[in-house]
Amino acid sequence: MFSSMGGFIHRAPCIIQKAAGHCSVEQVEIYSLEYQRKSPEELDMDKVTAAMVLTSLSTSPLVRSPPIRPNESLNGSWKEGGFVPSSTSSSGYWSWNAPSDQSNPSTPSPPLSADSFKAFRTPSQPDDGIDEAETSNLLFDEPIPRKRKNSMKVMFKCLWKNCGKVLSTAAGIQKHIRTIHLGRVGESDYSDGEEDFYYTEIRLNTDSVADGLSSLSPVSPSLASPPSFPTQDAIRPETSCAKTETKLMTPLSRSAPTNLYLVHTDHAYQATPPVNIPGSTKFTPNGSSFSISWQSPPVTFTGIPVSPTHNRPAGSGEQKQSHTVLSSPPRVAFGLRKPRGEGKKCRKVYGMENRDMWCTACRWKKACQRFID
DNA sequence: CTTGCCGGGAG
DNA sequence: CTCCCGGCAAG
Repeated sequence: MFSSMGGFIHRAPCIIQKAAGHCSVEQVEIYSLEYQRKSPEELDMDKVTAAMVLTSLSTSPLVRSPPIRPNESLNGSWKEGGFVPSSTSSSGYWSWNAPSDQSNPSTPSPPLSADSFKAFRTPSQPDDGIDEAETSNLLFDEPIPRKRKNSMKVMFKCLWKNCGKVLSTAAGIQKHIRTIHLGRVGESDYSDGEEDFYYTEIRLNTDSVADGLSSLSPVSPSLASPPSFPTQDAIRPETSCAKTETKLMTPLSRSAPTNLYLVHTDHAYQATPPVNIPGSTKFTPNGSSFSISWQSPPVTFTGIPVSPTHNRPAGSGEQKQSHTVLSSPPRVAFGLRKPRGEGKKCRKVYGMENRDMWCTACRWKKACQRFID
């Protein structure tokens, strides 16, 4: 299985680079993730499907997703198989695995919608259990149609700069891109999937791609105790891309909503590794550390490829790093919460009806200042 | 259930 | 900063 995938997996980082500026890293990652699951026969179809979804997403206006702006979403941090919504739906709990090349996730990306996530499955492919589907539904808090009917006409538009050619078939547009833009005349049948990123799907009917995004909701990178996260340096695109299905559950996994840590920054951010949870065990079950980082200039995401570069200048993009995010998990668990006071409190003394006689702290539901223990 | 109060939002 | 409140945890 993996041997047949190997080729793609190894190429994945290249594609990511090539598609930079056009397609978000995580999309590509997911894209590649999906590859691992498919049998070789399905790959071609899925490749096209996935690419269409990716491009659709990238060109669509972002319909409501206030909490996370494109460049706020977790960017470029998951590697194939890393993005695993667990079945503990209530917690919005994610597992990750080794990100690949984090050094330059310079592309802002639209948040992943549940729809898009699901879209990577072939429509005919039955959900292998409610887990994932239900999870994403719950996670994204929106009733998501299980399937999208395709009664509409679909065209494919080349996104190459100054091109804009529109064809009616994906194969056609791929061939167009391959031959015209990628200059692969001789190897016309060979496709590594790169061209998929340079065209977009156009629906000529009511149902627009926007509806796919309409379900965009706080896909909060709810870092509910992310199990492991290789350091930026620790992960080189080495060969061990495999075995990613390990759902790492830390002892910290809890399902309380207080465990949703929304990473929220305006710019680049970097969450640095030694995430020490006060009063709890280290965060890194397998020894690796946790780190997210990205830097992304405020690029408007138009979906127009900014003249795809095949060789990304190494180390391009200054490593902006602002504040360390990753809020710490609840410390309550270990008695850091002040033990409740024993003495009488304003509330008790004066009662609810005399609330105005309470000390301000009590009125504000803070620790009483009048009857301190 | 009630109570104390933390964490965080609004202004 | 003040003021308020949701919600958690202890009792």
